Amino acid sequence: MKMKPRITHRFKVTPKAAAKLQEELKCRLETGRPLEFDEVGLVAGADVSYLRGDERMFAAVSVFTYPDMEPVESRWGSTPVGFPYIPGLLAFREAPALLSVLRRLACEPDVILIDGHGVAHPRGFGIASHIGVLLGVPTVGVAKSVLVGEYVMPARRAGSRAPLVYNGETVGLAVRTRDGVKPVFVSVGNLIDLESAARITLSCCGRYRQPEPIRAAHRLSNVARAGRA
DNA sequence: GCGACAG
DNA sequence: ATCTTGTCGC
Repeated sequence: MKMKPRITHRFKVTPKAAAKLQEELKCRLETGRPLEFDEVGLVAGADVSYLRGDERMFAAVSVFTYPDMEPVESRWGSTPVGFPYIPGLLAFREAPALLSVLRRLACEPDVILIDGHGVAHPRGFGIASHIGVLLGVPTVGVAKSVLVGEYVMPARRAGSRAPLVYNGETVGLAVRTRDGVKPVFVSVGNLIDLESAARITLSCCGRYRQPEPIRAAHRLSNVARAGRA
């Protein structure tokens, strides 16, 4: 039984309509749910890469066993770019490609780590939340930079965190995944709580800043692009 | 109007 | 995201 979107909608819409869709879909969000780590056996990572003058984007997903982090499945695919990059509307650009690849997965990840934000978003509905709602699967947003909110630099040691606050609310955490590296910004996507999101992210990190599943997906999307398939 | 702004 | 050489640090 593969993952199928339980909710579908058009992605080729006006920016105005896109923002409205986010406001509507936000009602289906289920945050604050502790992740049952004992039942997590598969963790996936997802990312997208582009080719300058090409109309296509290359999405990739890599799945690892948890907590052993052994690779079990990878998938990638190219999709025509159908929406421009607009801060706050990233999902309308990349989600179509990611969903296309995710549904071709033979296995069903228990949680998906996505390159981008979850609720740490202007309307509380970033790409990680969007994909999490459409698929009904726990998701976590792991971004390399801030979209909204403020934070104080966390301690230098791996594992240190500092709240990312937006409109007086803690919408995410600046997490130091390795000693001395720049922090990544973790936020809830869907069907998970912030503490679990931070824990799963940290426990998936090897010797690099980004959690292993996302790194693998990032590399795979780059390989796919290089092959221009 | 000005600056900020995931990938 | 992508375009790019050298360069600082472990």
